[in-house]
Amino acid sequence: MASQSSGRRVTAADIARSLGVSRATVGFVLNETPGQTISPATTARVLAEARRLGYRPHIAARALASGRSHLVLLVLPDWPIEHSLRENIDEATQALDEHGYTLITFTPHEGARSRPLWETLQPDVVMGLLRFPAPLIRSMREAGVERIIPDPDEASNTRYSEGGPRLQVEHLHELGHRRLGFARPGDPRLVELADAREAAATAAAVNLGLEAPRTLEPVCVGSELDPPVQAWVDAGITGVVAFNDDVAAAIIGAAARAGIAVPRSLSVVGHDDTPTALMFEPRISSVQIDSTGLGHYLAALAIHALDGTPTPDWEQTSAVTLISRESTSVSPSTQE
Amino acid sequence: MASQSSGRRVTAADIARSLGVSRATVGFVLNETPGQTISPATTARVLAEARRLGYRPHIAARALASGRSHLVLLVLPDWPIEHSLRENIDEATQALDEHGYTLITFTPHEGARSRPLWETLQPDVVMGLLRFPAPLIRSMREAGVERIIPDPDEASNTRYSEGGPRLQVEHLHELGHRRLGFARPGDPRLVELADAREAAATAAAVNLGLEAPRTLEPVCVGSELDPPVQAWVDAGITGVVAFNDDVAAAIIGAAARAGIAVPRSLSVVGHDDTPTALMFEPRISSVQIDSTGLGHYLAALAIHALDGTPTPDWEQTSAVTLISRESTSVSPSTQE
DNA sequence: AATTTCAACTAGCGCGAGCTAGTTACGCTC
DNA sequence: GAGCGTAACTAGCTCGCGCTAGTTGAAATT
Repeated sequence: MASQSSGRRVTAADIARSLGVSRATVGFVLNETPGQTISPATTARVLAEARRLGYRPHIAARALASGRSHLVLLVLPDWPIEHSLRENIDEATQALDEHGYTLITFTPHEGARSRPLWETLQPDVVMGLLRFPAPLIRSMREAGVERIIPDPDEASNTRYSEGGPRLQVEHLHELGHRRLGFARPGDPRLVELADAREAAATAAAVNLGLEAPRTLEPVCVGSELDPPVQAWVDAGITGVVAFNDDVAAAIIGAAARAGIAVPRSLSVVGHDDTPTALMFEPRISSVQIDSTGLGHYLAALAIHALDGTPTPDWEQTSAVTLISRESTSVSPSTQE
Repeated sequence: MASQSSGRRVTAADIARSLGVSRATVGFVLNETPGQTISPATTARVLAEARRLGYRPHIAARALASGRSHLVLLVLPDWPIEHSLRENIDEATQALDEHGYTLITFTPHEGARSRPLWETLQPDVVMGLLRFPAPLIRSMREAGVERIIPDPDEASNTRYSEGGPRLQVEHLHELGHRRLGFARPGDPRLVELADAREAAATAAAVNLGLEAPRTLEPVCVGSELDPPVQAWVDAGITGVVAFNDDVAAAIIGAAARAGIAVPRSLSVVGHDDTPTALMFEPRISSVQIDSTGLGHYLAALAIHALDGTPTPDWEQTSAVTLISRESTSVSPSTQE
């Protein structure tokens, strides 16, 4: 337990010296190196001495010698998913920690001119939630990153964004809504994800025999989107699939100003189940993502890439749920 | 530009060999080692060859040789400040990058049982926004972290949380409000920060000759806080200093349900100027934090600790601003 | 001309851990 | 009691880089 408060750091050599054994022996014990037979007695002595001296392996030295940094870099898009994402990053962190890897998150912002973290950190794996654009992949490869998830050379299997929109559409459909709108966020950073979600929503609608949802031009938070919402209602749209809870809130606000009652005249479903959804008047129906599952899935993906463990299946490990609140109700046309 | 796509990595020795100079020379050029005189011609050749071969220094080796990891670990509390914080982390990241350091953020969650990142990462500095509790400091020290910010051995100078609440109180005071309430968040993770903000608000109120704001018992998002708000109004409170925009939104929602007009009968000021503030009906007056300034401040603190540069002054480098919107207006008592 | 100075380089150690290629010494067989 | 196998260990190289302690040769000084 004790550790020299201000002296040099304790190395494996210190343990060896203090015990009168060789450095190699210490290394074998501490790493449980396979193929090496160390007597239980020696093993115990080494471990005890390591603890006594407060030994901590020097990660830089380990990385240099072993050639692996034991770092996993999770590249986060700057989505405001925050709330659910945070939790599953935790899960993933822990799962990876148990395998001796450290998960570090990183959000490459457009504005920032600093070097991407994979260049400085030289992680063993770089993971992302969506496929990486080609220039980024090139940058990673040049920086010596050999494992990239999702694998740029394989057909995409990232379907994180499909389940939610489908649930949103199905929810509105069950309530009798037949003409839907899709409300996009104004934030340019979200374009990619919005595209994915809109495509999923459209697919789900068409699948149910509905016409494809009309798209509301990007919503600028705080801007005047009252007229467009009015136009939607005039066009017979009764249900709105919102990109996320914030967009849903914006639509509801606009509706309120335009004198459109929510949910009586217009139902709105959010996505991500953020705290906003609960705090709004009316409370927003939303899609909750199983963060724990996603976290484990992420970790499993990384470990797979590192150890060759079989790739886990996303559908099995995670799920999305629709939480019905007061912002959605039976379609007015059904009410007659 | 070219880099061997699958071979071994390019080392400084490769450059030296390819150029017929010594490894030391290459090192001196690449590090611009002070006290070494390398001819411009050689310097140029080395740099050109480094670029041509696609040389990237091996950070683990560098860390091992130099004894410094060149990592700065920013420990984030799990506040939902997100919005403003994210931006200034960016600023800090960049500022540190320019000094050759990499900023990594980390949120030690209560539930997570994985090792704290300073043990695995062995950063040169660990920074936090508030003072660290003693056990954490011990853990850092044991892990070999020598620089901790804020310095545990010095009197606290972390006043990140003072300016905002003061502005909130002053704003309400200027509008004629004389009896204020302070609305706290329900989230237990925020207790510490809420304490700090409430203390600052109280101090500001007393300083203006007001009585100390009454505290609203922790607000559970989505819970029924209508009665307490009603009680406040009955007690003559006309202005509410909310811990943050979310709490402000909750208060406004409760007021709406209780039939209390905002801002006519009750003014509410938020904090942090999150997107929520803009999206709410009415739009919430809030305190905006100069994130760029805070970011630079954080970076400056770290660089100070590393290089001995003079400690920057927080007041000078950053600022808070009150943004007045529709959730606050002149006190009803003044209107008579 | 002898000495000093200094720009411009180089040889090579050390950082701490991983790990290969040994070296003992002991037990067991024939 | 020689031969063999193997448990239990060790010497020492390696990883890539930082950097000290030189070496060299030419210009400047006395």
